[in-house]
Parts: sequence; structure tokens; C-alpha cells
Amino acid sequence: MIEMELTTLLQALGDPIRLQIVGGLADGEPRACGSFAHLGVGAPTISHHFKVLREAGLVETHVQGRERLNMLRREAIDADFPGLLDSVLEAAWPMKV
Amino acid sequence: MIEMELTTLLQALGDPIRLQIVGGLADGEPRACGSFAHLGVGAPTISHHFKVLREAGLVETHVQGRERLNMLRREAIDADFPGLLDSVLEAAWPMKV
DNA sequence: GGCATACTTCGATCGATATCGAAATGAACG
DNA sequence: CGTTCATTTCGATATCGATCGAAGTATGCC
Repeated sequence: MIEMELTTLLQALGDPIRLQIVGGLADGEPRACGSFAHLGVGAPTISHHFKVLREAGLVETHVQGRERLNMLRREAIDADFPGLLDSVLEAAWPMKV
Repeated sequence: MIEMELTTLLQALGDPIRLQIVGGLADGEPRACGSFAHLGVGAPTISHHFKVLREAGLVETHVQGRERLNMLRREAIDADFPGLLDSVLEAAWPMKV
């Protein structure tokens, strides 16, 4: 069980790039880091943001071939903070989630 | 109408002192800045945190006598981001809100 | 007016963080 | 095995943010 601190989670979500990443993973499909190259920052920065998201307990990453597949830890998040992720997603992308 | 940006709001809530302040205002009662002297930081720091909360649209402040009464902008927050504040409060203080 | 109270603003410090380019890692593939 | 591809790590930079003490502002009280 991964330690999940509320303020850490809020801080992780409180960055535009990271919120975009979380939104991009919100459909449940695992995605490689490279899928987020369109966000306007370089690969090292994307990697940094994924690290923050992982350390906040929001995302988990599995090596598959030469890419890393990232997915939202939705059940864990919902278990610890019920409704929070959904309201953030709904606030960020109304009607879409 | 105050501009409310989601990432700004999340970032504002992603600080332990500010989350404590918001929790302290969650019952709807207006409170002076001095009511938060117990949080372990000095008056200038409290003042700084209130400024951040105000600029995020979370709190509004009215001068009354020589104190400033702060209150949560609950309806506005709920209107812009339905359910978000409630889930944050519930996550921070389960069963209490 | 003079003084205390309640904050805010200012200026400084110092640690965190977002970003990048360059180098490292490690898997896949010829 | 050497190369390419996907990502991470490293080192540097530059900005941001939390904090403090000191000074400023405004209100109420005597």
C-alpha cells in the first residue's frame, strides 16, 4: 500500500502539465510517456512530472518493451479520497468525464 | 465575479497550513486571521496564506472593526467546481464534514 | 492626541520546483 | 554487437514560495 498524503496529491494536481497528464489517463487506458510529447515540454520534464505523480500515488508505471505504460491508480485514489478525483476531472473537463 | 482557475485552487489547497485554514472556515462561520495563530507560523505568514487563498477565490475577507473576517466562498466554489471542496474536506477530516 | 490591537507590506533568506541539454540506461532489432 | 528508440538521471539555471523580523497602516479606545 502506497502512502497517500492529501496535500501531496493536491499539489501534484495543481500543475497544468500534470493535470493534463492525469486527464489524458482518465479513460483508464495505459499510455506511454511519449504520448504526452504534445504538452509543450521536453522529455526530461515529462519524466519529472511522472515521477511527481508516481510519488503522490496517482500513477503507476510498468515497463513494457522499451516503453513505460502509465496508468491512473483510480481504485486506490477513490478508496483513500472518495469523489475527489472525479470532481477534479469534472472541474477540468466538464461533461467529458 | 472572481476568476477561478482550477490549478490555482488545487495549488492553494495543496499546502498544509492553507488546508488547515480552509478546514477551520468550513463550518461557514467567519473568522479573523488571529484565529489561526495556533498553526505554528507567524502573523506575516498567515497573512500571506490568506492572500493566496483570496487570489485563488477560496476565501473572501471583510474588514470589521480592527479585524478582518474571513469566510469560505462556498457557493462560488461549488458553482464552479461541484463537489470538489466537499471531497477535499471529507478527505482531510473524514466523518467530520 | 497617544497608544494598543490586528493585519499587511517590505525585504531578505533559503529551500523547492520547473525546465533544459547532455549523458546514461536498457530493451529491441537488424 | 552496434544502433535506434523510450525514458531516466544528472547538473545547471532560474523562478517560485514559505518563512521571518521590521516597519507600515488602519481601527478602536482612553
